[in-house]
Amino acid sequence: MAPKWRVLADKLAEEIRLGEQGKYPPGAQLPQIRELVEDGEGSKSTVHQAYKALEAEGLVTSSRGHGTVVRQRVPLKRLGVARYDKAKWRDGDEVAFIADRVASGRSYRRNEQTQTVSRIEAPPLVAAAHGLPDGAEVYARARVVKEGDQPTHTLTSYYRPEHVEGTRIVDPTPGPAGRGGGFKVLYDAGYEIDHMKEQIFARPASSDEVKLLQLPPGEPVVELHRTTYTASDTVVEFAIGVHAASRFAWEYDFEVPDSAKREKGQ
Amino acid sequence: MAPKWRVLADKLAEEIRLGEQGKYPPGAQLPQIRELVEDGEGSKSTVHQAYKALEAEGLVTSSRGHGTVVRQRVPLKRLGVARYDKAKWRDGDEVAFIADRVASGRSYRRNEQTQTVSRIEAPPLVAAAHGLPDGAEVYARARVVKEGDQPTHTLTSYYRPEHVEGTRIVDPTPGPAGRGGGFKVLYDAGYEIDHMKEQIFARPASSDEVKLLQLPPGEPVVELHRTTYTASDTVVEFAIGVHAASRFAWEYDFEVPDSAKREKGQ
DNA sequence: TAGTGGTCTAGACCACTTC
DNA sequence: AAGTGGTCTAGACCACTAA
Repeated sequence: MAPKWRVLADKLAEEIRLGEQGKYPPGAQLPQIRELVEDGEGSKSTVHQAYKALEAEGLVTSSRGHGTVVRQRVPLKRLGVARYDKAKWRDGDEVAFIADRVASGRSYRRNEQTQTVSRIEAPPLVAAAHGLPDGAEVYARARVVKEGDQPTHTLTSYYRPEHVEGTRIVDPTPGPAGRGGGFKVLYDAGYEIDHMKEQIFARPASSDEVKLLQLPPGEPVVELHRTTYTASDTVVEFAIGVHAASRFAWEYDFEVPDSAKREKGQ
Repeated sequence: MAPKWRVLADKLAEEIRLGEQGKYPPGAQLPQIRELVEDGEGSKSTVHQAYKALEAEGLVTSSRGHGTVVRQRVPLKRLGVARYDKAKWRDGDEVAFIADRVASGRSYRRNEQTQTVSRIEAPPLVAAAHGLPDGAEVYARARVVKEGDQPTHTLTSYYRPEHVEGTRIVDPTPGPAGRGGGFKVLYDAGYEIDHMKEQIFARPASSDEVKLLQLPPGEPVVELHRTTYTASDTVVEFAIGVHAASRFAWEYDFEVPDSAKREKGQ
């Protein structure tokens, strides 16, 4: 026998998932807690627990004074490898992430990215990615990227000092590292990026991340580890991104490998 | 002022995150709820709420009779595109996912995959991927993949009837579609797969998925949409996977695109 | 049988929003 | 001031595990 709050939550969830045809389309208000208490669905705590479950499943958001409302399904922003197109940042002056936003028809505003740069001892993961010994120092360039007032993700890039010392990439001025962004700076310094590895996984958000990214309770995050190489396989950037899961999808095209044929790498 | 349960949860979370050096290394038991009640951390419900928060953040698991225990961090299984290597399923008789498991040193057992095949009206997403009109019929081949007793993910493949009618891929016998798996069957039928598109995003698990995949409360899922093409860009398979987030990471290597040079596609 | 977490109640009170 | 969800308490009772 499922608990009472589960039964109630499932009943409401089913109606919510019907969408526009259902009793609770996106934007609709769920009954107030005290209402369902009077309907005999249980005590206030029990109904509250059901509402918390729906919130954790990403179906509703609750707020004091407003009530409990069915969440709108916003389309996921698709991130393809085209966002790294050299033509954008090498020949023009666009930063990769901004070019991406322009392409998707959203308005561009300045200061949607805050940045702090510091020289630190490399965390183990970072040292490993760069092939550095434990305790080596790196530059960390941490950004919080916002869309309007809403933070969407953090992105922290780690560089080896000998690659970036003296460039404007380590100038702690806010903003997207000047014209062209970080890849342009590396390019001008003689390190042209050539290929990348991206690793992706999801996990629950920590309470710090819930605060920083203003996540709805229960929303997971996607962590992205990006390693960027020159043509000679030198790692010039290792970056860690933490993304609000409900806002992004990643897209990759590739050929089916065939190790019997030794024509191409992969 | 943060609520009392948040303060308590953060205090415990901090000690858990210290890992082996902390008060609660992986596998350790947290104090019992009634103990913390006596220590003045609040009423039973309050302490319970803090424990639920830690569970939702993926730090602990609670069970009746056992207590509340710090979760072990299992290494993520890395999924690279090499798992689709033609040599494995075309020349040998391995199924992609099994070859992958052998490579990572885990034992292979039969019947780790249950399968149901049915002919259904294509859901909108599936119809779109195959370029079919609304209401067209497709074969759906749904599997639940387990590792030992633990389900790890579901994978549902959708095929166009004219591609698979009469093949053993639509034979509703349990097991991985016979020697070589689904791609081998398509290959034998004259549809050699050539390239793929994968789309990935994360979301909270539904209550059905929590049951089916035996997920710890609060654990998100990663949804994978895979479209498989022949060399002539015919879609021969569209598949949707739902994965327990804590078990997998995806890995992609690619070249930085350059739309100024028109040498290669991507 | 004893010990664990989980559910549920009834009610007081708090925090935030709207009027 | 009125109305919303959120927190907290005290206590009863349930469900599962282990000895």
